[in-house]
Amino acid sequence: MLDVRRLHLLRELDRRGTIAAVAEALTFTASAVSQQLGVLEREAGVPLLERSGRRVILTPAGRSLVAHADAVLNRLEQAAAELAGARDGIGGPLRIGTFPSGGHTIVPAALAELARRHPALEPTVREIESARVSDGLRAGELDVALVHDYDFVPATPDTTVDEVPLLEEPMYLVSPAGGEAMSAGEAEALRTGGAEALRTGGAEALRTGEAAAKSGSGDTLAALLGPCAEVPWITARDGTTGHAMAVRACQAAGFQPRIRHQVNDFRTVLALVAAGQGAGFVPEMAAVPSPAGVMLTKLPLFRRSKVAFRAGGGAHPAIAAFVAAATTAVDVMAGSGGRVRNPA
Amino acid sequence: MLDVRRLHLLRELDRRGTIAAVAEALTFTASAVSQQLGVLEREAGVPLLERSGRRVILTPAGRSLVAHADAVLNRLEQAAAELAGARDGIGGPLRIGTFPSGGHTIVPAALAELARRHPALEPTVREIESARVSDGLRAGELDVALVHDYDFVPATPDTTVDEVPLLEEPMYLVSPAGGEAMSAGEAEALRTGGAEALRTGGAEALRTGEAAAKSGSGDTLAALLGPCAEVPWITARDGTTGHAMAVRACQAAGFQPRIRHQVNDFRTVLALVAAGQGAGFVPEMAAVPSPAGVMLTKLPLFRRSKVAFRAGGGAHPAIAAFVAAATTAVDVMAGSGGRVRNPA
DNA sequence: ATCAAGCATAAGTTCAGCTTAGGTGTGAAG
DNA sequence: CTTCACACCTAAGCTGAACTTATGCTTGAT
Repeated sequence: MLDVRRLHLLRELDRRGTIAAVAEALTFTASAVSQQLGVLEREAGVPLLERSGRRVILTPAGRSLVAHADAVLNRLEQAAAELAGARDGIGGPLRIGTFPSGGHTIVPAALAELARRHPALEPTVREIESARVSDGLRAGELDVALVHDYDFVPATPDTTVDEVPLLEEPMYLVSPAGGEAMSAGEAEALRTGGAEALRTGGAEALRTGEAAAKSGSGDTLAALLGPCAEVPWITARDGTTGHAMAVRACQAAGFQPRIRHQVNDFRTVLALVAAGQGAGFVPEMAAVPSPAGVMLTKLPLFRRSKVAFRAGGGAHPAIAAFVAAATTAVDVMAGSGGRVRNPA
Repeated sequence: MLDVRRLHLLRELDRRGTIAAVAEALTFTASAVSQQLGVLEREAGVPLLERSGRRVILTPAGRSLVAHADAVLNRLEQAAAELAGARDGIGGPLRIGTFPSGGHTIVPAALAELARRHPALEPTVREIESARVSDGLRAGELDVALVHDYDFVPATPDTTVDEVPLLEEPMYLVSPAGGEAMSAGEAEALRTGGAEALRTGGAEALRTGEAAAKSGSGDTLAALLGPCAEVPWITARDGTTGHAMAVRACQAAGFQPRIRHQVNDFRTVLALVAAGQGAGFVPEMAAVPSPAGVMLTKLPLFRRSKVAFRAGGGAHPAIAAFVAAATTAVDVMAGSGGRVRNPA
C-alpha cells in the first residue's frame, strides 16, 4: 500500500517546488525528505521526479500521483473534522490568518462573536498575505484564514483549500479632493445607490478584463480612472494581489500607472492621497466612514473576501464556528453601516 | 494526520468482527492490532470500539470513520493501479479466484486468451466461495475473482469491491426423464427461444420474489417447479448462495423443498438426477451439451457472473487484462454455442 | 573563479510498532 | 458450579524504519 505520508511529501514538493522548502515547511531535514521520496519512487516503480538544474520537478506520473494524494488527504481531513465534531464541546486553539485590512475590520467582530458563543475556543490571529495562506494551511501553521481576491486577479484554483464566500465589496478610486471634489454626503449617496450593481450579479461579469466596459451606471473603468492617468499612484506592495489589481485595472483603463508609493494599509493610502501624493484604490470597507480631504469614486470593480481552510475541513466544529462568526460579523456590519454585503 | 494503516485495521475489524480475525488476515498478532486500534482511538479522541461480550464492536463514530477509510483506501488502490499502468508491460503474478463451476468453464478459456495476449503474466487460480471473495481480495490473497449471484439472493453491497458484469444465464430445472420427459431436441428449442427474455431485461424484474410471477412465456416459477414439489432435491451445499437460491425459489413456487443431497458441482447434480435421486438446479452453462437421462426446463430465474476486484483497482493493467480476457472468453462461448450471453 | 543553493548518499541514532508473556473477563460445556 | 477456551488488554523487551548529522556533487549566480 502506498504510504500516505510519502504522498504528502510529494504533494508538498509539487506545491513548493524544492525539497528544501518541503523540509522546512514540515520541519524535517532535506535529507529526510529526499530519502522518503526516494523510497516512494522505488515503490512506485516509475520515475516520479527528475532533476532540473539544481532542483527537482515532477514527472507526469508524479503529478498524476499528486492528484490522488490530494483526494486522499482531503478525505482524511474530512474524517478528522468529523471526529472533532463528535468530541463534545468546541474548544482548544484555533489559528486564524487574515489579510491586513481584515485584521481591523472583520476579525475583531468575528472574535467577539466567537468568544461569546464558544468561550473555550482559544483563537490566535496572525496577519498573512493571501498568497501564502495555502502554504500556511497545508503546513498546519494555520487552521483557517480570511483571504480575498480582486477582479483582474483571478484566484488560482487550489484543490488543497476550500473556501466559503463572505463578502463582496466594490473598490473605490481615491483621488485628491481638488477641482471636481466630492463631498462626503455625495460619496455616501453614490455608495448607497451602487449597492444595486452588487445584487444584480454585475460583479460576476466584471471579473474578466473586457467585461469592465459595461459598468452599471454607464461609467466605464476607463472613464472613471482616465482623469488620474497622469497622476502618481499609491498601490499595495509589489507581489501582492492588491498591487496586481491596481496595475491591471489601470491597464484596462488604457494607461500604465506611474507607481510612486507602495503601502498595504488602506488608511495609509487615504492619508497619502489626502497629502496630495497621488491616487489609489481602497475597498468600500476602508472608504467608510468617509475620510476627509479625498474624493471617492465607486468603481465597477470588486473585491471578494472569503474564509479559507484545508480542503475537507469544513465540517470541523471550530472551523464551522469561525465561518459562522465571520458571517455574522459581516452581516452586522452590513446591517448597521449599510455599506457592505454578504453575497450569500 | 490520521494514520491510514490504523484506519485499515479499523475497516478490517468492521468487516471481520474480531481483532483476532483481523490479526490473522493481516498476519499480525492480535496484540499488535489491539495496540494500534488503541492508538487510533486515543488520537481520534472519541470512543471507536466498545466491548460486547468477549468481542468488540464499532461505535457509530467508528463506523462513520470506516466509511472514510473505505474512500481513502479505494483511492490509494486507484493510485497504485495507475502506477502499475505507467510501468511498461503487463507481467508478474496475478492471483485469480473463481467459484467452482467457473473453474472449468470461463477460467480455462480466459487463461488461454490471457496467455496469448500477455505472456509475461503469471496467473494463479484458486477456487473460492463467492462469499469469501471480498475478504480474500482485501487481505491481498487474491487480486481478482469470478463471482456470481442469483435471483432471490441479493448480493450485499460492498464498498470495498468493484465488479464488472460478465454473463447472465438462465437457470434450468433438472428433473428425472420420466413420464412427460423432454428430448434433447426439445430442450434445445426451449433454450433458443428463451434467450429473448434475457435481452428484454426481464431478468432485472425477476430479482425480487414476487416478480417471479410474471414469466415471459406465461409459465410461472410455481407452474414450472410445482410438479417437483414432492420430489427430493439436490442443492448446493448449505451456506452457499446456490443453496439459498434453491430454497427460496422453491418457497416462491409455494413449497418447502425436501433436500436430500448437497453438492456444489453441477455435473454431480446432473448425474444424481439421472440416477433418479431427485431434482435440482443448474445454470445454462452446465446444461449444455445436453446431458442424457434428465429433463431440462428453462426457468425465469437467472445467475449473473461477474469479475470482482478491490475497489479502485479497475485501472490496474493486469486486472483490466483479465476482465478483457474473461469477457472475450464469454463472448466466444456465447458465439459458438449460442447458449450464454454477455449482458454488456 | 568563487560561492551558495539544492539534492543525494553514508553512517549513526532514536523511537514507533512489533512480538512475547501474562493477566482479565466472558460464554459455553461438562 | 466448575472448567476451559476464546477474545481482548497491558507490560516489557526488541527491531528496523525513519530521522539527523556529516559529507560530497552539481548547478547557477556573482
